[in-house]
Amino acid sequence: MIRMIGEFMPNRHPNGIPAYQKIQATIMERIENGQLKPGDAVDSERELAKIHQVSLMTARHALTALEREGMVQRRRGAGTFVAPPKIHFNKLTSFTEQMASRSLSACSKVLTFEVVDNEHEVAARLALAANTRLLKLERLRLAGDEPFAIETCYLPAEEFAGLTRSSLVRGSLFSILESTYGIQIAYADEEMDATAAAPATASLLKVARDQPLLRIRQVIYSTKGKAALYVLGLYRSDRHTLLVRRFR
Amino acid sequence: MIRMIGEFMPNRHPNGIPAYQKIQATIMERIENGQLKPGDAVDSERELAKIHQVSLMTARHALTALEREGMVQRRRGAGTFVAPPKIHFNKLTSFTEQMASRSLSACSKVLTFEVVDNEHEVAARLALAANTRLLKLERLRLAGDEPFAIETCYLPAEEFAGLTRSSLVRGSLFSILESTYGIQIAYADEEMDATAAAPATASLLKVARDQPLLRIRQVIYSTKGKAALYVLGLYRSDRHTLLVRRFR
DNA sequence: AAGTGGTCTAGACCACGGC
DNA sequence: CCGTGGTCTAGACCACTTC
Repeated sequence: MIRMIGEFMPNRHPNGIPAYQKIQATIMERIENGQLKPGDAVDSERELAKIHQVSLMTARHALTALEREGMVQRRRGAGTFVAPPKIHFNKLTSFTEQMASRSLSACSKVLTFEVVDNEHEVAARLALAANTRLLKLERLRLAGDEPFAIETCYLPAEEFAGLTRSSLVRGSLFSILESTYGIQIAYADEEMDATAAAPATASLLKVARDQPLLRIRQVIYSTKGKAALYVLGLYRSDRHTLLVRRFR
Repeated sequence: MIRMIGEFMPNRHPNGIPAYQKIQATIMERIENGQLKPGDAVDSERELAKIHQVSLMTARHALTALEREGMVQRRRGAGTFVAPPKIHFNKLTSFTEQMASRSLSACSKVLTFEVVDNEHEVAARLALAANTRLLKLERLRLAGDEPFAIETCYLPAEEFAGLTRSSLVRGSLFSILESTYGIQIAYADEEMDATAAAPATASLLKVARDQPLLRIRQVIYSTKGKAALYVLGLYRSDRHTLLVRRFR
């Protein structure tokens, strides 16, 4: 074929945003500002190709990528339609974020803030040497003055030197990790079961002794694939249910 | 362009398996039988195109699809490599399958097998009219003679007429749904919390009264997006923890 | 420099859905 | 029937990694 690129093609964007991403963006925008509602038909491949002056394959790429992201559904012979709003199942959110999404005021009381070196099991879960010094951070979580959960976090003490007790009362631990320490959280492996409230726990959570609590043990990983922290959570079962979607 | 298709192209398979899926299959095969191990390089796009006599875009389609399925990882400039074996987190498995994977003998005792029409909440969860007749199936789950869980399933009675009590003692409900009723299960939305064992429950599970149990309520959906059944499970917390991976 | 994946073209035919 | 998405071609250039 004759070389013809770069001489008169107005639609090339080397070093720029790929065309298919621009197309995605225009569709996303119309979904987000309400011009397109769930169930509405999106421009077809052929329409998009004409509008954006790209080939069919490029328009197609935009739509298949949007489908993979769950924004639209494609039906052969029918068209491409805006998908129902994503329910954020299996989304790892911090306590602060969860409360915010329910428009409740989140607040925390720091119960423990100390360095320990004898939590061998936790160290093992974080893939660290058994006697690694760990910052142990125990917090009572409150939603609108009502105790809700006790969360105990363990972080490698050395890595997070400079973390102060006071910064944790209001700020989300996740946001501190991300902003101050440049750690992007990727996912958490969690283990869930039920346990009875020990006397001290019961009193903090203001529930009866031996009341069933949801216990969640999390190993939280950074985007670099490194175990960043371990969290043991005890949740009042009358105030908290965990939603999960599992696939076959 | 001149019409040229169907006259001399040897590689067209109308009504057949698409070429990109055949390419996927050949790669999958080599991964599954051990010829390719995690980290090994897969044939490049250009190699695949030559080998299978397809265009680059088609070979590319095969690889991107495999990447989306998590079978391979692609690195620009470097190549395409076999991904580490998938850990099946968040996988919806039946009790029977779970036991098999731990090489324990699963067995069930049917406690209840009846049609009810006053479970309005359950009907609502299945998106059915409040007084829809539902088959209520309550089973004690045993792992090697040890009680493990109580699971109560609700299915639309009309749709599953012909389901017999005896077929459930050994057979997996999932496999019966898939083989006899042609229902492919897709995913389940689950709600988890902790609850105390009621006297009857405690006695069935052979635990102390008020012992904490993990309670899981599932709405299980078919591949057609229809709510197929509702399951209430009570699990002995000392014998069962649920593993979940959540993403940020 | 050679090879790889990422983007893109300007078309084609097929299978399916709804009118 | 017509429009839609699904598959596919035979190339192209770009950005990146590895040597």
